[in-house]
Amino acid sequence: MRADKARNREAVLAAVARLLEEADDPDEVSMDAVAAAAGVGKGTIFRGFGDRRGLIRTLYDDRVAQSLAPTPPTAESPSDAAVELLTRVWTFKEQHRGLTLALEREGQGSPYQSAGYDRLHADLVSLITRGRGPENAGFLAHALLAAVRSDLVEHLRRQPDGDPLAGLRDLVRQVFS
Amino acid sequence: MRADKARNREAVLAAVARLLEEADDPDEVSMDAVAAAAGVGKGTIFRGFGDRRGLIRTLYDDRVAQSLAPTPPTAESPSDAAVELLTRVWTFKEQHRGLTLALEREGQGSPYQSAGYDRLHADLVSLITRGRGPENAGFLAHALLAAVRSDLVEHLRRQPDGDPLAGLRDLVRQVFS
DNA sequence: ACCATAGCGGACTATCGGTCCGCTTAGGAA
DNA sequence: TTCCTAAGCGGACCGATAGTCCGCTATGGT
Repeated sequence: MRADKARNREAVLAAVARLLEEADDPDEVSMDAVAAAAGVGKGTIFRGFGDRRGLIRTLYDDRVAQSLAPTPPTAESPSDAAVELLTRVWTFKEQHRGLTLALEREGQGSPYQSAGYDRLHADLVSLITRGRGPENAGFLAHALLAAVRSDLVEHLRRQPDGDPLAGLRDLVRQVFS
Repeated sequence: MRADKARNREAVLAAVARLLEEADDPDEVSMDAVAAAAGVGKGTIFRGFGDRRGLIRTLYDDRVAQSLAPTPPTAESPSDAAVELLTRVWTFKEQHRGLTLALEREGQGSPYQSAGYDRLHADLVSLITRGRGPENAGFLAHALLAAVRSDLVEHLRRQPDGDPLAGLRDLVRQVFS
């Protein structure tokens, strides 16, 4: 890869990350604004990332690799493992609110076709099956993941209502009981 | 109100309802398409409903008044009342998938500032408080409502995974237990 | 029958995501 | 160091969309 290409790639990712976190709403961040902030032409972005979804997914994968990759499997009960998994997702979305809001709004507005979702869902189904049996495991996994959707995280950040992580633990333990 | 205004209002509401249910994705339904289908000019729509959100909210309120208004309160336990409430919401969103998908995608993508949401949340908080106490009631109510979000309803309609209403009953009973 | 005006509607604007192609420059070869 | 080729750049451009505006129409009270 040519040096200027790599340099521009990093500049674009840094620019979009900053703009997403600064904006109230991800839709306010236009591709033109990203190009201007990165100091590159708009064509460079679309050539390097395909389209808006590709740019956001690339940044997301990047941040996931940084924050979520080191998973020391502290062996526990399925219930505790689910609590830990969902807590990790929640805090990740708190730390990357703009990015995760944008990600869940792409894919024609539904987060259910992102590659990461299927993986999380499958893991949760496995934990639920081991913890309480297979009845309704698919739906319950969806429901638990719905409780950590980024716009709910954002909503509770703006108008707090108790301790969400405590509520999340409570929810998971009830489901597994 | 002049007769032509009332006539156009009904034509627009009928057109947008039809187009939303026919479309795979609510974003495919443009305001131009609604105007053409209703046989009116685009200005007529924006004068009568303000903007896209206003049009969708008006249609939603209309349908809610038709389908959800007659609430015969079959007095039961808080848990059963919550099951009934959420089941009613689920089936409403199944019956009006295009409309509810569109509604939850307006409001800058978050359903949490719709007037109807606060009402449902308050009702659920009350039921949860009576059924299991006030701890985490706010969060748990949000989580239960997240389990009936329209894009999850739609996702499970497209790729079924067990009986969602059975799963929903299961979830609510666990939360209340 | 008349006419003031509520209401109409489509041309217009602003802005967006995405495309395209002539120009620039990186970086291996000689 | 020089040269040359193609990888890469970037901004003018396009099509679509939500929303605006204003000259015209037709409603319904007088």
